[in-house]
Amino acid sequence: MDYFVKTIVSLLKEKTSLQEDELEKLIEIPPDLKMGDYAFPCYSLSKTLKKAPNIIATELAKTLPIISPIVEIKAIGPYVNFFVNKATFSEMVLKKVCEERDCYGSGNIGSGRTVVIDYSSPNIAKHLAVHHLRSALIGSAIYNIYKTLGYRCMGINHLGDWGTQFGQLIVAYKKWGSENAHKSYTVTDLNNLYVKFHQEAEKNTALEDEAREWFKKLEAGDSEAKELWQHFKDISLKEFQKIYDMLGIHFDAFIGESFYNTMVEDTVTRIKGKGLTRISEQALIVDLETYSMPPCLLRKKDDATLYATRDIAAAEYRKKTYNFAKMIYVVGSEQKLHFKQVFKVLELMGYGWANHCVHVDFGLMKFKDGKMSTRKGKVVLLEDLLIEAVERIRKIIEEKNPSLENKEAVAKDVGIGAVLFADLSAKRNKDVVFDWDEALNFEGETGPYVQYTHARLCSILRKYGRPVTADIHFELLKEDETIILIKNLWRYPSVILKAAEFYEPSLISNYLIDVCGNLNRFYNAHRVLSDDEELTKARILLVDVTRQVIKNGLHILGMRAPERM
RNA sequence: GCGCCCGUAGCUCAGCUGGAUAGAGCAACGGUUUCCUAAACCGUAGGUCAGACGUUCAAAUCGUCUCGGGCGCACCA
Repeated sequence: MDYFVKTIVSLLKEKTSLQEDELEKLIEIPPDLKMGDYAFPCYSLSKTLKKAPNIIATELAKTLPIISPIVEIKAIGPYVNFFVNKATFSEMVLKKVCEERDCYGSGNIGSGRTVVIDYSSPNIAKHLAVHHLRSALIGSAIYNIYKTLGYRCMGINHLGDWGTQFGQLIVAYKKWGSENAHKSYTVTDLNNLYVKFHQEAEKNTALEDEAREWFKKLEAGDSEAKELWQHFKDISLKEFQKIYDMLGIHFDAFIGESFYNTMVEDTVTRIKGKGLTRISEQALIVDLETYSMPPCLLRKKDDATLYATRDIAAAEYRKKTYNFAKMIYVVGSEQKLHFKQVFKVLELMGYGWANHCVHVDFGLMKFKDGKMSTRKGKVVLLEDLLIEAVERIRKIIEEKNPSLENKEAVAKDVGIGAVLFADLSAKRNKDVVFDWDEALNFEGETGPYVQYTHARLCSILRKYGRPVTADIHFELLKEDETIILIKNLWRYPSVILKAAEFYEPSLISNYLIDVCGNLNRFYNAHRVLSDDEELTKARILLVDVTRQVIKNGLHILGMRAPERM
């Protein structure tokens, strides 16, 4: 618990009938600095005491003793407001950040516990498009958040690398692709083959049979089929990796659906063994009507297994392999029902850990006039968006800071960061309508704003050119703009915790915008470097500490923090 | 039809485990640079928090219903 809150709670405990934990929950931060640093609302006491909250507040304010670090207690309406010693407060905050540096905001609540996070998980032989961005970025940010809190994280890319479409691709490749055997194939080529297959299949239905035939061969382990499939997979992974590298996204394992192929039989047997299944319309299902859900299909009438079956097998495998304390699926909200069903089946199988599985869903990305669709080719390729973002930033650098060194690297950090920050800014719940201008708007509450603020702070520190010390006169940090900033820096660790609790990276992006606003207001109102040596030392410490918090926040979102831009 | 999500300023969104006067950014208009990066900052204007009823000392926040938009609901993933 916060040292200041702790003191206030201990005071209140003496004069009220409430318990420590109740009091702690009630303590608030007043909306205005002038009202005080902490506040205790008296509404809940008015019931038991049968007095108006205003009167209780007045009485409490009179009777509570003033002990350090509290300097004043004042009733305002129904609130008892506490003022703490600003110098003590600043000293505590700034020294803490100064000591912890890159670790400020970290914790150990997760030590010894593993979290499995399933994110990105694209389909092989198709391009990564902008609507694939969200899963990757949200998942990656959650990975960083949990890691910061001391969890061991396993980031898994659950590739869509199995299914009849690979039979189709093999047929297309053999018919129209293999003559260029020496050509190095790209995902675009594979996509074209896939499209061509569908065009031709309309005229010639025999192609579909051929494709099914090849998929069967693939399932049976036919060496030619397997070799081609592996080839397609390699091509795709190479291209995916290029984009993951651009975005700075890391996975601990690429384990596609095909991997669980051999385990699915045992999984189905186990589910059957628990007496959970029955045959309905020739399909093998788990009836979930008691839980007001449609049935979970395990096997189609042609005996093939489904997505859900493989997900159940994968969950069993992951539990066995990683013994996770929590497993997080970062998948779009259109699959909510699917995961509810899968988790329910796991629960019915008797797995206590079923409720350690969470589906972190997010809103869809679509165009103004409708959905994005790989099948119809109605997509914006992720790579194009990233390249365009970097290109535009390059122009802005040319205009605003033409003498900058490393222009190329900075343009990359800022351009890609902008796309990333934009996607992580809104609560993940919300649908996103894709618009080029909006995606590439760099003004206001954006990634570049945060990075620019960081770069300015670095610039001041460079100009100062001496080591920063925490041995300063903390009472010099006294203006409103300064205090508001320091208060916000103090909040950072609790923001990380909340972001973890709600699986919500946007809490961090919003927090950074807030801190940067505080900083820029401070920056515009007060000079850091001046003839007053003591004041300069004090403000430079604040600058350095703010720089540190912004950097930590950017890193957790997966962004770079350039020192010049 | 049933289920889930969303609806806050012209636009994009914070605020939602109830609490002090509903906040930002963009767009509009006006201002700030002999001074640490003006990718910044300040000011003006802009609101029936979709609507109704209810719970409560107190509702943008909780509940019920209505309207509007999105998604899902058996052999795709």
